[in-house]
Amino acid sequence: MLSENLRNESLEEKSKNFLEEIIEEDIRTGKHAGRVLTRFPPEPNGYLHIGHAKSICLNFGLAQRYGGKTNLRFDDTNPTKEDVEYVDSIKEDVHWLGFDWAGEYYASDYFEQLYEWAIVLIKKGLAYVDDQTQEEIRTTRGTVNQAGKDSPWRNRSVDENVDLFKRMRNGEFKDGEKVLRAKVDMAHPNMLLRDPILYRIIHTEHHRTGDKWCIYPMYDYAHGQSDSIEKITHSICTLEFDVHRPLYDWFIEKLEIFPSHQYEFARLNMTYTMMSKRKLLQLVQEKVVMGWDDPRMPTICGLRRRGYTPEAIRFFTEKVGIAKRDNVIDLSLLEFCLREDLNRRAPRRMAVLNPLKVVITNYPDGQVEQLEAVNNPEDESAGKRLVPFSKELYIEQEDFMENPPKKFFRLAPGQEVRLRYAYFMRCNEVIKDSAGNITELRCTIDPASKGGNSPDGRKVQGTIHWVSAQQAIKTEVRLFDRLFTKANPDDVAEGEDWKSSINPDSLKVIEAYLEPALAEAKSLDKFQFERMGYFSVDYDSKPGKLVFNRTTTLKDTWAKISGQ
RNA sequence: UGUCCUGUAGUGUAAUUGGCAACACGUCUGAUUCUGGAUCAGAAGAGUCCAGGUUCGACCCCUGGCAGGACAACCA
Repeated sequence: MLSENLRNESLEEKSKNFLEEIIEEDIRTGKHAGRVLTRFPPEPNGYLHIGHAKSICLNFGLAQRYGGKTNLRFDDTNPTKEDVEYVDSIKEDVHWLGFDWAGEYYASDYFEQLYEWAIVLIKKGLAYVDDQTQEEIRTTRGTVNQAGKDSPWRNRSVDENVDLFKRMRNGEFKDGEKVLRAKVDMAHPNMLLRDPILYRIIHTEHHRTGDKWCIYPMYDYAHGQSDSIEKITHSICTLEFDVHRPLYDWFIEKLEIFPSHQYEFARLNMTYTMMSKRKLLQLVQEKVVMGWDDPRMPTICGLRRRGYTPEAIRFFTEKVGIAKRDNVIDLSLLEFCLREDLNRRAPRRMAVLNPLKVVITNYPDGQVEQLEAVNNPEDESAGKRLVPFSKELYIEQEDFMENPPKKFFRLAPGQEVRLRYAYFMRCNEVIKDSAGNITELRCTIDPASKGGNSPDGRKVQGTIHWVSAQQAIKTEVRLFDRLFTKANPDDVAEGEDWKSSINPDSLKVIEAYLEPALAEAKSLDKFQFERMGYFSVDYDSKPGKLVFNRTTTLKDTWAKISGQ
């Protein structure tokens, strides 16, 4: 269940972003009869990441808010890069985020229509077959400050162009031998309008159309027309497509088809995070990470495995807002959103990550008590559980200091702390090995303080968590740190690769001791290990051999005070 | 030596369309607490990229600069 706070936040009367303003204006003026239809158009050539989540929540969210619908459309116009593996993962991730699409479409569904429209353009004298090589086309395009040159094939007759284009489709030419280009203006200040390529020849099997086609439309020629075919009212994309809009409009105008309109917003960037699909692919291929769903990856599946919830991610995309200026969001905002959600819903458990043995000298050998512990102080309905207590415990190494500084509220020689939900405990003796390392603590408890409160009303400064050594279950715990050492991973010294900012210590695997209630945890179950953070069960878990991922730590005021 | 987009606390996003800048994260206090968590109360922090102009009044409109970003794949 979504926590109250998150729910209120999303329903709260909030100021509108520029897209909401536009849509409300369109509805007000009766454009498209008030209809709102958006689309999320991924290319199935990689896994979705948190940046896509922003776009997904935007597109689906806008439609929901204004009584519209959203299509899922795969932009599958390049068979050399795309694969069904990716379409499956994309569908799974969009669903997991909590959205259902109205129609599931593929640009490849429209290949025949697109082809016919190309013929229309040719017949209007607005497209031609070019025999130049890739190299020639590139050099004659000019530069941003310099006009391009017309192709020698630019003025072929309509009949010749139609014939050649049909033969391109029929497979009479090799890859790269010919292309179909729009005839716009080789001197246009916008490079994209310098006779853009519409079709290229690729003799490669397509994951959906098989070997039916050997010519494939380019993005600019396919995308807007696909929007138009679906009668998309608001085609929302990221800023870098802004320069494409004149071309988007050009096709719609020349073809005289449904006038979809494109709007651009600024993509999401985050500190210590790499958002480039290409580079993420590299991390996977070079085995820097375990895969696309490595919990350190910013992919949706990575975040899911890490222990993030769809609610937290949606809340985050609300908080980052929508605008047109470049932005870099603090990773701390994502973590805030996560904690906000998990704090309300994650059951509490006790787990010791870094064990220090404690022997309670005034506790009977072999005795085991079951003590009652609250499952979630934020949610009474979560109930209570029993935790075993005995003579030998483990506590966190960091919770004991032989020579504590002034503000250290935890255990120290002669000091008393509360063992959460158990007893007040005093440390009497520190046992060390020959090298001087602390190996064991001898302590006594106050039997009258059972349950955690002393009848004489005396206070203790600190409460620490613990686990009974005998009943504890030993599990693997994976501690993650940010994947990159630099806030901007691309900001590296001259001649250095972005990979030089990869954090070599982003994964630390340890063995931890958990209270027995955790034995039944299942994949993706989420818990707060008291005072240590939020943890989620990894897919690698096997019966009797659990693996936990640390999703994130708790806010740690002590670390700040002590200067860690 | 081009075209387009964008400049508001450290980071994001607002400002009822011209009425002396708000919210969130972060930071810092204090209260409270059987999690140094959560919660509660409070504080510091920008005068809106710069310079002119219009106006009683400009973050908002105009002019000119400056800065950042995008565009020269048969990628999307």
